[in-house]
Amino acid sequence: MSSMSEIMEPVVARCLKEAKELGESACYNKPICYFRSRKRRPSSSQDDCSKDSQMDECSAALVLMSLSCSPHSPNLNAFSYTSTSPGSSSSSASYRSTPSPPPRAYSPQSAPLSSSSVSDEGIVMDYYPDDLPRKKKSVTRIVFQCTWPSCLKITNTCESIEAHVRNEHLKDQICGDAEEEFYYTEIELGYTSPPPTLSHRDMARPFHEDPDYQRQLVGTMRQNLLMGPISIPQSPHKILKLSPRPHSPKMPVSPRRIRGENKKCRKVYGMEHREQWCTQCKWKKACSRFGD
DNA sequence: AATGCCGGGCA
DNA sequence: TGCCCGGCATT
Ligand SMILES: [Zn+2]
Repeated sequence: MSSMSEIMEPVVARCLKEAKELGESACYNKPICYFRSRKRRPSSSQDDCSKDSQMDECSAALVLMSLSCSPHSPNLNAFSYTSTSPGSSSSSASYRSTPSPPPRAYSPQSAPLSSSSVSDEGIVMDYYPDDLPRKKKSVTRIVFQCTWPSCLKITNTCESIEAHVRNEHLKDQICGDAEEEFYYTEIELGYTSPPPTLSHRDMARPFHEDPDYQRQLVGTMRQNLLMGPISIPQSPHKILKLSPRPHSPKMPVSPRRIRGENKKCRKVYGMEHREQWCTQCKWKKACSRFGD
């Protein structure tokens, strides 16, 4: 009987801690009791998605416009505007006056619509009121594609693509400015789930194999199921990124691991479902489940 | 403010 | 070795 308290104590302690971290007093017993989620879970996976698609609408409109103008434009990614970070960090934007010109990928002419006119704090352009919160049948899916010369990476969230650009391309670049925004572009697919037609260039990847796609799936699943062993519909082989690793043999000692480009357990499952985190995450170590 | 995780402590 | 957390870097 006394052992009981011994067991409970740490649990309670953790709950209190969690409550602190959560900034509110939820979960006062075991984490599993989780009906009071109510307003928790502000953002994750699906939310991200909606968030993204929210600010995508303007760009989507642009894409549509440009598309309708030239019915047979091979590459949709003719523009790339800078989207401020989603959510609240509004004023930040302060994008550097002149980002070092994109790695001469595409001709600077077809490049972004002169940033001077719009982008600034722009993005305030009104879009067509055609997708009112009522019918979501033709929900256009937006993906983010890397515009680095020979990289065709596509992800579902802008955070992902930014991380990708940052880690893969801007890795050993001196500029500490957040220029990731200039190396990717949003493209809009006209369908809901399957990745329909893009010129095959764009579809360099089966999409289902896109780690981010999967990740999103996982996130969504947990949102829906909210429980159970997440069975990731993973493709047979693991997706390794064989990076050329143009790094001279000079790794100091602990460059503090570049932030992976995907959400880890904590964010995916949320504080409320800590039990589902991988052990490493529970221990505040490097995630082993969504490792990069 | 939230996340991710290293370094270090404790049993 | 498993577990936990302070604190810092990064987002
Ligand atoms: Zn993890």
